[in-house]
Amino acid sequence: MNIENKLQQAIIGTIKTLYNADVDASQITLQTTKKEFRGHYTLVTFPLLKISKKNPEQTAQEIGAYLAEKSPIIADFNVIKGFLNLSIASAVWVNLLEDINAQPNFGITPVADDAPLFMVEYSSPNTNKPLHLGHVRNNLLGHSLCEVLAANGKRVVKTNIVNDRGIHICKSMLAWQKWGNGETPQSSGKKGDHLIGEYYVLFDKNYKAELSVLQGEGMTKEQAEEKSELMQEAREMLRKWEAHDTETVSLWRMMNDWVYAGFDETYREMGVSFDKIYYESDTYILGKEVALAGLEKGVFYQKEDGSVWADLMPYGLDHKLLLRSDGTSVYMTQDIGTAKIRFDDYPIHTMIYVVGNEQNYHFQVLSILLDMLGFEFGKGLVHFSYGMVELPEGKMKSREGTVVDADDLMKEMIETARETSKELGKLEGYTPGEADEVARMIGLGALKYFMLKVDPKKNMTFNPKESIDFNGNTGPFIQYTHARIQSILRKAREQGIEITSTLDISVQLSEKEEGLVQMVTDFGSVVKQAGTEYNVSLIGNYVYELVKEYNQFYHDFPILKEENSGLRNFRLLLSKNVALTIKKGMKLFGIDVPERM
RNA sequence: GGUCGGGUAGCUCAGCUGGAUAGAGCAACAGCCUUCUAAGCUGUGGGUCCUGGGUUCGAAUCCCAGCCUGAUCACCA
Repeated sequence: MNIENKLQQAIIGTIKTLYNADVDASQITLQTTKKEFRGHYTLVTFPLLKISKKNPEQTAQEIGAYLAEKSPIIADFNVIKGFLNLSIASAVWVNLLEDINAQPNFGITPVADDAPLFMVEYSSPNTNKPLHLGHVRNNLLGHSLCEVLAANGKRVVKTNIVNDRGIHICKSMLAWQKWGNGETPQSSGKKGDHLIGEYYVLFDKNYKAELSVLQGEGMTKEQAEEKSELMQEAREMLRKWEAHDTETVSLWRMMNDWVYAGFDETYREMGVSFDKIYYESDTYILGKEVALAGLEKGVFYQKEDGSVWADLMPYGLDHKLLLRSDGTSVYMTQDIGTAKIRFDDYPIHTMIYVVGNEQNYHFQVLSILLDMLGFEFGKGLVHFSYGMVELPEGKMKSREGTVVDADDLMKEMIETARETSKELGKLEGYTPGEADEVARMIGLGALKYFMLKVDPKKNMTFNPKESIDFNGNTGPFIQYTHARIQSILRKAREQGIEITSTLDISVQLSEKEEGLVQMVTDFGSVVKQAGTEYNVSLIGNYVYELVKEYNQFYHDFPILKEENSGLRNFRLLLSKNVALTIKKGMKLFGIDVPERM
């Protein structure tokens, strides 16, 4: 049982004794004590006045006095207005720490073989252009989510569905065929995904030119789009691809391989990975069967032209097309098919889609349709929806060339980190290889923290000119603090100070930070050695920042909430973070921490 | 128009399962490098928590109405 629960129980017992009334935990309003007051937890007495039939101060005074005398948990108390501030006895912290310390992984739930399996889909790029800023947010959120789930004892399958077919890739293929002169990543030295992206843009450019010529001849925009030879050729190519035309398929395969090689590089640099990759070229046909089965069962209906629809009016939504009049499937149908395949492939407990909020409606509908079709997992789908990344001047527009490329961005971040580090003289004594590594950790750490610290559901603004700060509430600040703690440890070792895992509570600490610092078991002796307020505030700040992040992450996602009702226990959380950070180098959020910087 | 988000300091954002004087960072200003790393620390100034009602002992937080803003509502993916 965590400290907060114990405290709640103690308070419930106290109320029973003092006022002979039964209350349940939900009536006990406990919060962590604000930093300007003394104490660890604060009981708000206002809700209890009806029971005590006394004024707030008296009630607080009575409960506090009783607890301090009778409960071994409480060392001290003070009352300010209706707020009862309680100080937890040091022995309680120590016990907690010893429990945690006794566990090999510091309280991170180990993943059991039969733990619930969560499949998380994220990234999901198109193969006609390189990854951009929006993907960066997606990848970092998706990857962090997986790490958080794993740290909470869930089995996780990270998955990625690659949108590798359709008219968009045909456009790139066609442009390459027409104007590429056989250019390859090898021949040009370009990254495969960037190369393909260039041809996609080239197609668009020529297509636009063609349209304006046609419109100049008096056609309307729609007529021109219909008449466009380029577009017709692209459509023809798609038809050939769907008919398994050998030449088209092999061209498609070759160009997609270039793209995948490029993506792999980007993913590696970003530090994200996948356990299972699905390709739309394999799955795009799957949903059709399921849709037809639904039609047969009478769940869906067919219009005269042969198209198949779902009536979602009973759910307060509209009618949704599932099969076109020519019998081909649409995006929604494909997603139904993909969902089915995944549940056939894995014993999935919860399926999570990390997809932007522009698809909120899509996933709402998907969930309902699956449910209508009788798949019990339909209702349990989670759309981990996140907001767009905007630039100071508004949305990214490929037409205006304002799209921020993921590779360029990471490169710039690392460069900036290197320059800043150099200016500050941080890179002295490093080999060039080590300096590269540190610059990489800091640059990417800044980027990752910047992306992750914003509430996922909100749109966020990214200012590429100002780039990302290295000061203040940033990744580098945490990395820097970590590096300094490592430095203390290093120096302690050099001086032959034994760092034991036993706790020493005689360390002189400020009231507020007592609980915090005691968590850092490994530092016990070292902190004592240094013994200054400065030191304490250093570590306190460090862990505090981490806790804020951790808390925030848990906040908005119901799947996590349910699993972590005890997460409001500030100190327990803290131990997890410290353990993760110190022992595992902050893998939780994918931010690497250098030993020195 | 329907549905779903968002609106908190000059800027970027926390806080929202109701609690104490609404917090950080950036920017501005004033201090602090012979002890452990100044990518830091300390302090000052800066608020109509979009507006108006309501519930409550208590509302940035919950409810209602309105305003602003974004997304979405395709035989696109």
